[in-house]
Amino acid sequence: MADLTITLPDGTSREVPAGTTVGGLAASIGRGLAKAAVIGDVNGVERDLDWELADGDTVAIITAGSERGLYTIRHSTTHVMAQAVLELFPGSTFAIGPPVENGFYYDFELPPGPDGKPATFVPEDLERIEARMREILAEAQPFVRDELTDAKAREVFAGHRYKLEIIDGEADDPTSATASGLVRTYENPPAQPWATPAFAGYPGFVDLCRGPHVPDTKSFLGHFKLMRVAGAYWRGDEHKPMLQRIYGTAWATKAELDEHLHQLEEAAKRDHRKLANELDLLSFPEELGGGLAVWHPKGGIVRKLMEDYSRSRHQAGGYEFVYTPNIANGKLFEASGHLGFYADGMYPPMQMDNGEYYPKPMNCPGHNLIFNARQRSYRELPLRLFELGTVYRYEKSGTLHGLMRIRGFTQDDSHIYCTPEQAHDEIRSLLVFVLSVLRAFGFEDFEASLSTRPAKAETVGTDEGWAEATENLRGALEAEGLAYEVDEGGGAFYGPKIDVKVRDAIGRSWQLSTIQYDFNMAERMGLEYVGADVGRHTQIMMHRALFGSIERFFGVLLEHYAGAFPTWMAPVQARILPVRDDHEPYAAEVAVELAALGIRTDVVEASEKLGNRIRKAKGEKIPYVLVVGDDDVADRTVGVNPRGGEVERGVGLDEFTQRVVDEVDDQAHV
RNA sequence: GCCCAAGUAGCUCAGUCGGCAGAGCAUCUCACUCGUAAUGAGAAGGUCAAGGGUUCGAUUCCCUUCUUGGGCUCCA
Repeated sequence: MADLTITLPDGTSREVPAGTTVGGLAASIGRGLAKAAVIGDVNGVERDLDWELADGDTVAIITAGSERGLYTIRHSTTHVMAQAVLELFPGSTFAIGPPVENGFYYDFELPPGPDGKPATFVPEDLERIEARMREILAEAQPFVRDELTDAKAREVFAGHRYKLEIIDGEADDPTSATASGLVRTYENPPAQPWATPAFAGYPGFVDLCRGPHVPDTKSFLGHFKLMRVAGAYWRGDEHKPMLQRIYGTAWATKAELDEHLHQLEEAAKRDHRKLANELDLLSFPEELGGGLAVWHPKGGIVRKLMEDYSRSRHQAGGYEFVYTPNIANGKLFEASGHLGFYADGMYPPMQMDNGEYYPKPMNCPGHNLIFNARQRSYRELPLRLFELGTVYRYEKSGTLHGLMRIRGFTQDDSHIYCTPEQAHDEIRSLLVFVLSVLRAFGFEDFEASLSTRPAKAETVGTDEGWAEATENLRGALEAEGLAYEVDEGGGAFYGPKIDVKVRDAIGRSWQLSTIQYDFNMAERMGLEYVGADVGRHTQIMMHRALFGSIERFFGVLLEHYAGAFPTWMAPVQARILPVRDDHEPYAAEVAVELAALGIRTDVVEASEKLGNRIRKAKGEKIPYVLVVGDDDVADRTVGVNPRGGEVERGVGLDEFTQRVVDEVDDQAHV
């Protein structure tokens, strides 16, 4: 038989005998590669290792260590999970089960329980399922690929309504193939036929699936853990049935699995809700109602510092400070359009003499009233109105999440009104401003998204307006050299936008700042200015928030710093500990001196052992612990125990205060 | 809003197969006066989330509500 000529990723060719598979090719290249090979990329399509190559194919071997290899491992693991569930829960069925970041899931529907509704998993079921999965792995069941006609597939999956929908092409499953009258399946033949067969003509598990998969359940699988059970709507549609989703995590090696589980623990340790409680920053009292927080003194001082910094930057940046009330007549929100679009997300109205009053869900209508308070001239533009504006939104109860999703919050909100000619420069300087402020809070790693026009019929504004706005936003991103992705059609109906995301200390990404065009509001609320030509013109209006919400930004900072705020933001910057109680007068003197320089200080008297007082101060993540004893009283010094540093004895008091003052100046004015 | 789970002292958590509620830390008092990550003793602290039901008796079992957590949907 003629040899095949195969092209490898490095451009070289290789001659292999006819009938060579992807796996065989890997073996011919090297034993190490053969061992690590999970699947192959053949002419741009992922294939199983037993896929037979054809002359002229271009082939890349995909190994367990690669992203695509890992996704294959996760994808195969979720098949094993589905097999375990369908076997352990006779009468259950399943929907889709793709690999996802860090793992996989599969959606199931269990047979009806006593109440006639589909039963649900209990957490203990996960242990049973996982145990059965390990047995399946030990059986080394092959993944057997097959192509069935639609008609045959309908017979096999007759008892599985969601699979039938997929066969009918009514649903899109990225992991299923429904091309041209044939569907691909993968079977895992079990060691023992199932007591209750779930698929006509099969002793065990088979699934609709495009593949590819690992060769068998013993290869590459095993470094997984089932994480949780959750509800999820079929096809993500809240009007469709709710299925039971099981999430798992899976990795190529045990070390990677352990590392992932360790990272989850680390993230849990810096959970802002936990830290806010431990550090006495704020709380969510039940009496207050869901999604509402009260700020304690220590959280309050941090928030005030954030606000002060924001205000000073905005003042320097040419913003004008305005204030608008927290409730407004519903007519205003009818004019702005919010009642029409977002009434469900607004708190219900209060009946008053002359109408219904709503807590404001947005600051823009109020700012527009200020713009409209008198006739505006082009000479006033750009006009930048800024407010730390508290808004109330009736978030659905299930969506509340600490400070990250809350019902009452304060936006660092600004609305910028400018002429079309000014927009280009305005956006560029705005983006520079945004990044500069975020850097001051310790973020270095940014990425952005540019959201463009949704389906035209659903939007307002002109083609030219959208095109020019989008180009202005894109130009600013490129001028700043900021990495961005384009979210095609992801804009709001009223305009395109830039969102800025930051990466935190443990690599998580948070969407914070936003810059949005608004083609809607100017028209709805009749905003216009008088130009140099004495004509009336519609100006560009932009919304922009930097922190987004102060509450959420605070939560992100808290997790970013794991509660150890930099010195300039720390609620207590220096704690003074007298060694004995006869050192307390000197400790008080030091405290007065520090306070005079604006250093936030407290003293803990010597009623406990020094070691314990230090331990507590460290637990509170205070930047500087100052110990003062006999030597210090005599020499007017302090013993400095800095957070994360070495203890220094006999530091001159003036030297220490200067150090802290300099540090704060540096950090707060990046 | 939907699915699942949870709610016991200020915090972290035991516990009661239905019979007077427990620890550690924190708080307060007393003693100790101590140089860099836990000194000792004592006291006080609870409508066991709230309401209803079953029961001789409910923190425990059942129902409803509230709050929280994990997801789904949503996020101007």
